Amino acid sequence: MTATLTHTEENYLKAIYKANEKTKEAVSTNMIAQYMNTSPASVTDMMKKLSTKGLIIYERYKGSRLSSEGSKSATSVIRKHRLWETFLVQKLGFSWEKVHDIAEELEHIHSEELINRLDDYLGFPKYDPHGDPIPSADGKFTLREQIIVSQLNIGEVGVLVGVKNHETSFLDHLNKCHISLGTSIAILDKSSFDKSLQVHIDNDHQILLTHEVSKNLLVRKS
Amino acid sequence: MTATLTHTEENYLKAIYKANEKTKEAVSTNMIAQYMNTSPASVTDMMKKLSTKGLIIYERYKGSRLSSEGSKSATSVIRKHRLWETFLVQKLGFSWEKVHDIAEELEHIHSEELINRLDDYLGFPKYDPHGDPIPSADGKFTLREQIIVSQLNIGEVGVLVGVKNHETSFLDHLNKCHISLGTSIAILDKSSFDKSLQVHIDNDHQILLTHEVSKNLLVRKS
DNA sequence: ATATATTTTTAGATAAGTCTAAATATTTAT
DNA sequence: ATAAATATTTAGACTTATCTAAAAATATAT
Ligand SMILES: [Mn+2]
Ligand SMILES: [Mn+2]
Ligand SMILES: [Mn+2]
Ligand SMILES: [Mn+2]
Repeated sequence: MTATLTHTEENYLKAIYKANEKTKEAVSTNMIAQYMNTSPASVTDMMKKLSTKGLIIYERYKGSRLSSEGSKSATSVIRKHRLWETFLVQKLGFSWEKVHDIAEELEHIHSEELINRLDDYLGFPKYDPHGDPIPSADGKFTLREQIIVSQLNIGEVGVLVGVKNHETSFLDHLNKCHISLGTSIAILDKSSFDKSLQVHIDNDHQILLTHEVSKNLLVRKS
Repeated sequence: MTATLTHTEENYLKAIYKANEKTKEAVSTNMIAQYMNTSPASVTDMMKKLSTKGLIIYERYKGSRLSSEGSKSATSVIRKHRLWETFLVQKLGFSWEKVHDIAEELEHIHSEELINRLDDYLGFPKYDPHGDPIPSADGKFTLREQIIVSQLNIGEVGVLVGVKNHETSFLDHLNKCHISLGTSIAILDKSSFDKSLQVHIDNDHQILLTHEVSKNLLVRKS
């Protein structure tokens, strides 16, 4: 059991896991194709393969769900991804916008002993540099109270605990705004027209957050 | 230029590099097949491909040599392998017999920034956990005076600085003999019949080293 | 120098992962 | 309830890396 999977199989399982986090239902072929940046035809091929291997439950025209075996594999890949990102930032001094792409490669290194030693070396971190929870060796996530920053009311203050987008361009934009994990964001005004937010950053400077930006900011109300 | 190579291409280049270290001549198809654990037919296919890409100089029936471009790539992979091994031992506490296989995967992570930061993090080590020299970012190796332990005469003493075999089984054997890098080995007797060596380890205990073992031990005369 | 042995290449297949275009099923809108 | 739109699957092809078996070239030994 737990035969070694290819990078590609692992990436598909991760895609199904992430897509399912949102929809909570069986994930459509098209949605997986979008996540994987491939054609729907390729997805169908792979769904048959993963289904045969017992990693997903797949029904023609009905979509796919992870089996418990598949879920375990997906969680393990996510654990590796997030631990490596944490290593890159905390030990090697990378900035948070640089680490995702490298971790996309590192997450496929198979040794479990390696990742468990890394976890130990990092002090068993609960969250990665983007605020995403890191599953423990037995697959448990540490959840946390968090809301999208736009759910705060005028006058309320939140502390940034996570971002929902890992793209370099997005994180670079936050860097320019002097926003990082731990930054306090106070709501000064909310536009009902374009959903933009006027905010006070770290009691230091005022800026306007477009909806495009604010919908990716997760805060803890403070 | 320096297009990204596949894991397989990198492994072939490394094999040619290592084979050439011994023979110093163009490397035969069969020799590469042995190193790579594949069929000679597969090697021929790959030689054509690497030749087309300008990474090797290949002549039908005459063997292959690395081009300067190919040599650069091979050296870069070796650098990654040895730095990762050093990380695994020095930071994560792995024993030297466990790290080779994991490094075989890690050596294919492509980011140059990653490996240069890792090098810095490790303090720019010159040798890996098996005593092999680690090429610097510009591809230079730090060489050292070393001989095979059997070249010592009776009464002479050497300090182990490297091993020529990275297999877990071999290193495990050394562990059992309490031999590791830095261990002193004094020659008590040499058998001309089976080339075995009677030695004194760390002025502590006496053992017999078979030729199979001693031919893989590199020492600095002391 | 000729036969034999060895090495290397070619030919033809296979498996994984991908694609486009065509066929089919499902969903949505009238 | 039908037609139109959308989603999904199938068919057929391509690429990479591998294999075995057969053919060709080179090296070795008599
Ligand atoms: Mn990431
Ligand atoms: Mn992350
Ligand atoms: Mn090694
Ligand atoms: Mn080594």
